[in-house]
Amino acid sequence: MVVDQLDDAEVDRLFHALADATRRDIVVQAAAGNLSVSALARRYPMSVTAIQKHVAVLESAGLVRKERRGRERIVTTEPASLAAAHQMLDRLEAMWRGRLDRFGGVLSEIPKGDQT
Amino acid sequence: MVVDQLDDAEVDRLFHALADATRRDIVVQAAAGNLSVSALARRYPMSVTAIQKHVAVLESAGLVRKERRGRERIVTTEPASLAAAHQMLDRLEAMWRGRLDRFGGVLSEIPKGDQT
DNA sequence: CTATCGTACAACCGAATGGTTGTAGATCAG
DNA sequence: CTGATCTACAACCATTCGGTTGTACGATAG
Repeated sequence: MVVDQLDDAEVDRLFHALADATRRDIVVQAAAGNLSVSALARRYPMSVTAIQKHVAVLESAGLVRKERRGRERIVTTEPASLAAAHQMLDRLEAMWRGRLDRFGGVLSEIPKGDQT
Repeated sequence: MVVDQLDDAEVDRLFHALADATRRDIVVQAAAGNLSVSALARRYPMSVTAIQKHVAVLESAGLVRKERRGRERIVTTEPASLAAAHQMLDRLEAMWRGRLDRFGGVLSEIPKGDQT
């Protein structure tokens, strides 16, 4: 596993980047990787600069990649990054599950398909 | 599935809550559900009030539950909430994967175990 | 009853967020 | 060359964040 040693700051950036509806949507829109920054901007009710900033946040979180094509910058979603997010959740889950195990007893409360 | 219709604001709150190392740690510490707010606060280099606020954020994201026990408030991690986070990531992933499908061609770039 | 502990809440503060406008440099079209 | 387009970046602004201190109140201990 290459994506393994995620430090706190990295995880912070990752979840922070995902904590915004516009950014989550950009991740989806940029999946096919053929949209420029301004092309993206046209899809949202805000300025190009605002989108530039969102893309920058996504980029520094590793969720997206920007490559130049002529005068435009094509934004492409980074496939591995969502996997990394999953991995983080798994890790979190494993940790509190470990806590539970060590304390025992309360295990009956997480029948694996629980809901509230 | 009970946890299904997560609206944007809810997802925002969820990921935002997870985008802080202290809060993520609280989620783990509170797994066994026998720690009060002040007991939690003793584990971090910050004031009780700061922890209260973190717990409030986690609570409004549904990641944690607070129940009164005498004069203390016991903080307990909500098992279903992490599952909800997973579900959100799955949904995101499904969406951009759908985009890819519709565009076709680039599929070879995500061999399912990819890493930058 | 009194003192202490755990919590709640308001007020404040500096830093970061999420948006804007304005300016300027590259690249492309005619 | 000229003009339009795309991007970058600085500056600004209001709001939110993450922390603090201070005050108040209910619950517990002596």
